[in-house]
Amino acid sequence: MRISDKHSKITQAAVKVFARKGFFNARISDIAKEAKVADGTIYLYFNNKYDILISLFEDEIGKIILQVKLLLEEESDPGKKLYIFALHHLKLLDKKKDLAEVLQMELRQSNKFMKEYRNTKFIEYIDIISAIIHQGQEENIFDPTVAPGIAKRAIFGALDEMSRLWVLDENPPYTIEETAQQLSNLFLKGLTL
Amino acid sequence: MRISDKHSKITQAAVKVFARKGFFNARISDIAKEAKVADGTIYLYFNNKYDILISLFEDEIGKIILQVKLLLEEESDPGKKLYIFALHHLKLLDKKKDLAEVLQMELRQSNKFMKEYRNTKFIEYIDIISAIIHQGQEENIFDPTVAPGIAKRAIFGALDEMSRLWVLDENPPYTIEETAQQLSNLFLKGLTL
DNA sequence: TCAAAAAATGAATCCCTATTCATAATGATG
DNA sequence: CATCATTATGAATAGGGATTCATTTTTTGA
Repeated sequence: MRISDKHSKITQAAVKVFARKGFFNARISDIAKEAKVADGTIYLYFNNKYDILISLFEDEIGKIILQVKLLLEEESDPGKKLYIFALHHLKLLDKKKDLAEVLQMELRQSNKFMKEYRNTKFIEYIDIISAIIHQGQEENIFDPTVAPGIAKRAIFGALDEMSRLWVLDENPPYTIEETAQQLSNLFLKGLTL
Repeated sequence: MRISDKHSKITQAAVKVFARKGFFNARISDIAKEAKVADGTIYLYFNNKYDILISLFEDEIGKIILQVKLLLEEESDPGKKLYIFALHHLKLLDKKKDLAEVLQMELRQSNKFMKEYRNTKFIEYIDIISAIIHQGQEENIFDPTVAPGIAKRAIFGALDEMSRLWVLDENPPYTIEETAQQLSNLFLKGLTL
């Protein structure tokens, strides 16, 4: 087994366990068992428990960024880009519920922690939104008085809050498509000149 | 000292300690020291550590709900109500940074936990938003095709994400008023017919 | 003023688990 | 096949901290 295989085997196990029990209640031995390795083996690939969390966060967000940027390249209209972004975000986290739970946790887990560790991957992700807004403003489609730095957070916050529905509720009252449609309409009307 | 005084003394201490260290890293002895009581005393008022968290959450959200409902009574225009809600939310959490950190944490801390404990106070809070939207739709001011159940979460998510700025950043790039203005404009345009 | 009840104390208990490390297994090389 | 290097193992360590409870302090009311 290649080294990277074991690394990702542990990461995937950690996603499941963190989602099931939360970061603090997850035991290293739980992750080890889930990954079918010995407890000690984990420390050959990660420095400590926190390191697993950060590492998985960066890896997974990194993958998501690549995917969505690729998707957005196909489209030029900023309004449609916004819809694509929203739909992709919701779809992805619906498909990967475990990951969704962990990302939501990680983002808030400990603000102390977030302060120190400059979360560049996360910033890169939400900056995709502000780039779209900026583009729309350049092209005189979007209202130039809207602050992209506020709107990007508003949009991300809205998506994130909605995706909690799918994480927490067995039978969410809305479909993914309906939600993406509603949200992007709402923000599009809000952004348009 | 009346019983309720000691209860709230412990609650207030817990807010500070949870904000400083996070729930899991906070020790009961830290809270006891902050509240100037013995460790054991805490167990005369709360069943366990979790109970402190839930209890403080309900108490504080309860107070906020009362405040904001009172404020909203003065105003009849749903658009202005939305602005008042946003401004109040941001102002309050800016003034009480510790509380803001704890509420943000609590909301996500453990999704498992959130699933079991039906968080009625939180639901009551965001339902203030959907009531405003509903009113606007009844009065033919807001677009009837907007789903209040989605919009309420979008608006709350946006506010919550923005308030993280003040919690995490020493020098936030926007003022409270500017942010409330931008957010309510954004959503107002999105909601209006 | 003085029991009796209520409230508070904090040291001791008891459990939990992240991390380490001596040992074992596996793989590579000539 | 023999040797060295790499990788994996999991029992033992080591420390932390939530909760309990026997004891002390404070309050109540007769």
